[in-house]
Amino acid sequence: MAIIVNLDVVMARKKISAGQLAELIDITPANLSILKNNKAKAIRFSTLEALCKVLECQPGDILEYVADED
Amino acid sequence: MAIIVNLDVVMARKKISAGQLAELIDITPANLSILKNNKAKAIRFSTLEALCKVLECQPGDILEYVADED
DNA sequence: CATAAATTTATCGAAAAACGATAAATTTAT
DNA sequence: ATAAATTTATCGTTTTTCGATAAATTTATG
Repeated sequence: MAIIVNLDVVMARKKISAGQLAELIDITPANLSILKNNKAKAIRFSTLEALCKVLECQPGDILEYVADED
Repeated sequence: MAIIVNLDVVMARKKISAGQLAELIDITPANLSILKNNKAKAIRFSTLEALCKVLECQPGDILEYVADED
């Protein structure tokens, strides 16, 4: 694991629930959950854009690179 | 347009060419060019990870959200 | 503690897009 | 001018998102 999705942090900052966020960025709660819990293997820029717009943040607030042993 | 790929900036900082970077992250120069020039519509975390590793940077250094009218 | 609400997990199928391979065109160096 | 590097373009394959849906699980709430 190396690219981490930190949506929880940004959501907490904005005080928004997963259900609300899913509705605002127009994806199903199921799919947002996958993204939010690091089960996704890629992300469309359209989705990242919607997240940044709604959460008023930058990609760097959501995505983090964590170096690991190898 | 809203999510911008700022690879040029990071590459300049690291003084690395597109050809070299493509080889290091193991994708074709053609595909790196697409990504680098904002022609891609998504990115795999495996690719973003490789970029961050080689360029010693964070996703936020590469991806930027630019708000526009709408 | 019971029940409702919210979230997560799991399938399935369809649509989208990455990516390799390749070649041609273009741009940039020398 | 010539070579090298980069970009653009196609095509086919593979990967992955994403919707739709339902079940399972977790988290509130009375």
